[in-house]
Amino acid sequence: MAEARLKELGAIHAYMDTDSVFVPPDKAQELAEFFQPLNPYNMDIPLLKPEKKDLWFYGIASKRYALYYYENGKIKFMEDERSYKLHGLGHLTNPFPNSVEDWQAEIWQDILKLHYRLITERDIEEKYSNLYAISQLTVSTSIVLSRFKKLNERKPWKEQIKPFNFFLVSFQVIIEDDKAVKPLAPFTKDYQKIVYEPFIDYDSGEVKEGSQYFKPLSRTILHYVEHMENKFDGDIGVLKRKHIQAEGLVYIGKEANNIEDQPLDVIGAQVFVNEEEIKQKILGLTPEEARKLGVKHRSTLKRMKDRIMKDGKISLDTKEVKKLLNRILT
DNA sequence: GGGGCTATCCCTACAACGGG
DNA sequence: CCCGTTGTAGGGATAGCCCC
Repeated sequence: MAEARLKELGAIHAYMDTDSVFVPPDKAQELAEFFQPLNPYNMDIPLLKPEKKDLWFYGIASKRYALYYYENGKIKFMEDERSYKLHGLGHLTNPFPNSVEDWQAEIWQDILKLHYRLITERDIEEKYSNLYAISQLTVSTSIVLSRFKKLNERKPWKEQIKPFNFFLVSFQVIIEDDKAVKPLAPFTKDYQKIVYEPFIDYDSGEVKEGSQYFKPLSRTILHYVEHMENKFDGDIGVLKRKHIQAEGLVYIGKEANNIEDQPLDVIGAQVFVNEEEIKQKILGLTPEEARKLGVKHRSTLKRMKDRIMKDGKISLDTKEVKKLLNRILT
């Protein structure tokens, strides 16, 4: 609504969140008034109110932006509130231990300096190439724990990596034997130190060593700056909304698949299937209906029903059951 | 620890039969 | 004729075992 209203007023917004929108200062009051009739209280409490003033906005992509002051070639951030987001880099550990307190501000400073050509990509290279992108994770599942089997071997219990311990990972840069080498290391407060010590390869479990296996922070930062927005069309300037065309439906119920693996495996879209409802639907099918859905033989349906009745479970992985799944639920 | 073999289980296809 | 039931055969997946 705010977006549409701004359009009517002949303006555009820079970005928005669930409860805020960044608009040209001279349109702020007018927009706030537009929403005021929606006030549910019996007192006149403003729903929206102008907050930050006369700031610059620099946006790379969704959730990657900074609000800042720019005066006389100097970049400054607000003092009381953090107005920059390192979304997508927030998982990184502080690359400057004991020296730079607010390292995220430091990186944003450099990103903006690069924009104003106060520094060059080469300067970024120099400043960050001997620092590495390192994340801190937790041994949250048995699968993660098993990665450390080799490292734990023959070590006293005290020195082993145990469930719910932290550990450190870097990002793959080198491919060996068709597999990307992903360094894993035990936790230490001096994060950058792991670069110069032996580590375990995430996939092979082999112990390796060498800084060439670690992703330099300079690369991460330059890559970060070039990250394209993918929810909007366009490259630079005011981007256009994309249109969505639904090509299909996926049934979402209340029961999740592979709950135990989810902390590790959240790359694909998560599909939830309500097993109980599927069972009920299959039990309610007549052979005639099942045949239309692709199950040729009555006996096949009968067997499915028998298994549901007898064992109370159903295997969602079989060919015939899948046929039914695809069609019953959409 | 990996590869190959085998027993076993699960699933589906097909046939036959009986009841409504 | 439709539907449910039962028996049999065979394919595919998997676990367990052996060997190297």
